[in-house]
Amino acid sequence: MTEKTYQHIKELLSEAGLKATHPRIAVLHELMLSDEHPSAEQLHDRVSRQYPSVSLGSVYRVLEKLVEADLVYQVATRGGSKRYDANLEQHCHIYSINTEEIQDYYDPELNELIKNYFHEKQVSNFKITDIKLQINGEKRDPKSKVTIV
Amino acid sequence: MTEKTYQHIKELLSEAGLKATHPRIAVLHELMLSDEHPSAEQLHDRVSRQYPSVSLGSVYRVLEKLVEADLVYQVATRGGSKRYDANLEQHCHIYSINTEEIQDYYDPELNELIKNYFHEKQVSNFKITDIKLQINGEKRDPKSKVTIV
DNA sequence: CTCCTAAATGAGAATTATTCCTATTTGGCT
DNA sequence: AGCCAAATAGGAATAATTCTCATTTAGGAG
Repeated sequence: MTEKTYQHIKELLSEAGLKATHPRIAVLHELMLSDEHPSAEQLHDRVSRQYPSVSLGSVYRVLEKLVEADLVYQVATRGGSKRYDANLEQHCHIYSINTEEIQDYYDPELNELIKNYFHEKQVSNFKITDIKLQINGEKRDPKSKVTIV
Repeated sequence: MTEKTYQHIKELLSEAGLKATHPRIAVLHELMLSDEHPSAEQLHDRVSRQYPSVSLGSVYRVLEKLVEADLVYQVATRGGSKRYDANLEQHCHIYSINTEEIQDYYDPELNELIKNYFHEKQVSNFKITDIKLQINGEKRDPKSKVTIV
């Protein structure tokens, strides 16, 4: 991790009122590097390479805090383990049931469409944090990416 | 359960190529009665009242089979336990993070909008089974329903 | 209607995912 | 440099789900 990245992550944590500890910096960094929405265990594996002393329990606790602080998004899945996403831009998920992969799908036009649609709506007794479109299905060739054009 | 309902559920199972066993009939029936997207354990509690011999393990197995046969939908959640839905009509979910409640939201206009949008799109290497919009947030008064108009 | 067999079940052990506990350590402030 | 509330490591405990295997059952064949 470059000095610049390191400082940036420290700032993100401080701004959120969280102590910039090694486990937190390392977990957030790994999550920012990844686009595959890893689980706590996967993150622990990766973090352990650089910081072998970080425990799995801490990774769980760190993730909980990061989600609470809105620095990290917790992805909705159909079971298995919890999955996380450090990309907070509005985007969709392509959820491949057979491979458990969750691929991002960016579509500004679609975002606009949904945003406008709900702009007209009155939602009572509920504070919307986000609206997420999930495209569910099965990946045909597990080795290749899914593309939408 | 009326005789008619019973026969109907038996037919659904047969048509899907599944033996119409008591655990299966009971679980599917309970799920059809419910609109709160229960977990396996909740379903087991309910089924147990009528059929005390049905084991929790069987409820898990039955649900797996029903999902496989597309008689039941498995809802995406942010952890906790797996949740199920016997309503296969296209609809959205309002997911209340604080109460773990998942409320249905029917909106034919929105369904059309999304359907049309993706009709134009080319999706490669993927077989879409469904596209689900999830409205995430926090319920203000946990005792009342959320409404969207 | 009874028999047969593959499939499904019940009961409980085993596994996986996550949270909790407590003594120790550490980041951020003075 | 020293303090202290907050965070951590390590491991125990709990929750959710799957697995194992002996027994039962649904539904087709005779």
